[in-house]
Amino acid sequence: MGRWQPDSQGRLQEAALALYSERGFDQTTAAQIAARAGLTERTFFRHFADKREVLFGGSALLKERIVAGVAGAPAGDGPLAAVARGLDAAAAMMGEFRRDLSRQRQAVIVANPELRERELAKLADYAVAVADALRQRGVGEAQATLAAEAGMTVLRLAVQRWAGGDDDQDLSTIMRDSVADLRAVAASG
Amino acid sequence: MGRWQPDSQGRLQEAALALYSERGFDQTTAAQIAARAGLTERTFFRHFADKREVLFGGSALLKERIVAGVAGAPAGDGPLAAVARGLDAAAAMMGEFRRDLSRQRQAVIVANPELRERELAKLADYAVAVADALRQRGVGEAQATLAAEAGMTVLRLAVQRWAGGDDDQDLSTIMRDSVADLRAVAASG
DNA sequence: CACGCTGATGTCAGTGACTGCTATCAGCGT
DNA sequence: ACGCTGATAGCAGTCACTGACATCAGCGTG
Repeated sequence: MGRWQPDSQGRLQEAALALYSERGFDQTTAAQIAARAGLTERTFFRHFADKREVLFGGSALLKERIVAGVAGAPAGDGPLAAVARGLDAAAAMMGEFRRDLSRQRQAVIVANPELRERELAKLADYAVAVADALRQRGVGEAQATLAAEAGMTVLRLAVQRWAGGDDDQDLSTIMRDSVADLRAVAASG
Repeated sequence: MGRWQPDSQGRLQEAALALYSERGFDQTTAAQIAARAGLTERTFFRHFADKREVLFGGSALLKERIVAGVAGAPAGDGPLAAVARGLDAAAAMMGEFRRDLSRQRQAVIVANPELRERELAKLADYAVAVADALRQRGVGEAQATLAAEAGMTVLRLAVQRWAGGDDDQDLSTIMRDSVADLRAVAASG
C-alpha cells in the first residue's frame, strides 16, 4: 500500500462537510478539518484554495456537463432551449449524487453568507462558459449573456427547492417548470 | 470644531478606492487605508465589516431606490415592467454620481475575484427585496423571484457596459435595451 | 542492488484580516 | 463642577493563508 491514506481530497471534503454541519462554518478551523482527515492544515490549503472551496469540489465537472449540454443542443433550439439542455445535463449529474449529501451541503451553504457568496460566484462562472457556448451557436452577444445568466438563476433556485424542500420532486422537472415560468414572466409584461 | 475630522466613513471610502486603484486590492492593507484617512485600522473595521465592504457604501440606499421604483410601478405593469421601473430608479441614482468615480470603482471590482463575489452578493440581496416587492403586487412566488433575479442581472450587465465601455450611452437606455433583449430571448425559444 | 528523482506530505515562520476589551477625552446636558 | 455619551486609539489574540525547506515511500535506471 501507499505511503499515505488514499484520496486526501475526498477525506478533506467529507471532514469539512461533517464539521461545517456539526459546528457551523465559522466555528470550524482549517486545522480541525485537516486533523479529522488525518492531515495537516498546510495540506488542506494545497488541495483547496480556501476554506469555502472545499464544499465546491464537483464544480468544474458540473460546469463541463452543462456546457456540453448547451453545445450539444439541436441546431433548431433557440438560446433558452439550448440552455435548458444544459440544465437537463446538470440535473442528470446531480441526480446521480446522494440526495442526503446534497441536502446537507446545501443546508450548510444557505446558513452562511460567505458560502452563499461563493455559490453565486460559481454560478456566474458557469454563466460565462454557457454564454460562450451560445455565442458559438451564433447567438448574439447580449442575448447569449442574458440567456446564460437566466439559466444559471434557474439552476440555483431549482437546486434550492430540490435540496431544501420536503417534496421528492424531480430536479429536472423543477427546472423545466422554472424555465416555463421565466418565459411566462418575459411574455406577460 | 469637533474633536475629530468629519466624515470618517467618507474619508475611508475615498482612501480605499484610491489605494485599491493604485496598488490593487490584494496589495492594500486595511491599516494603509486607515492611515491615509488619518485613522487606525481598528476604526476602519468599526465602519466596515470587511475590506470589501468599503467599496459598497451606497448599496443600501440604491436598494431602497430600486425597491421603491418597483413598488411604485403602475398597477397595470406586469412583473418585468415593474422591475424595469426599479431599474430606471437605479439608473437615475447612479446618473447623479460622478461617472469617473463609478468607472474607477467598477474597474477595481472587475479586477478582483473577491470583489466580484461581493458585488454578486449585493445584487442577490437586491433581488430578494425586489421579489418581495413583486409579491406584494400579487405576483406569484416563482415568477417574482425569476423576474427580480433577471432584473438584477440586467442591472449588473448594464453597469458593466456603462462604466467599462468607451461610449457615452445613457445607463437607463442600456438597461431598457437589455430588458428588451431579455424578452426577445424568452420569446424566441 | 544502489542511486537518484518525483510527488505528496510535514514543519515552521510570517503576514494580514478581523475581534474583543479597555482606555481616552471633547462635547453636552444637568 | 460633574457625569454621560460617542467616536476613537491601543493592544492582545485567533485564524486564514503563504512561502521556503525538509522528509521519505515508490519507482525507474543502470
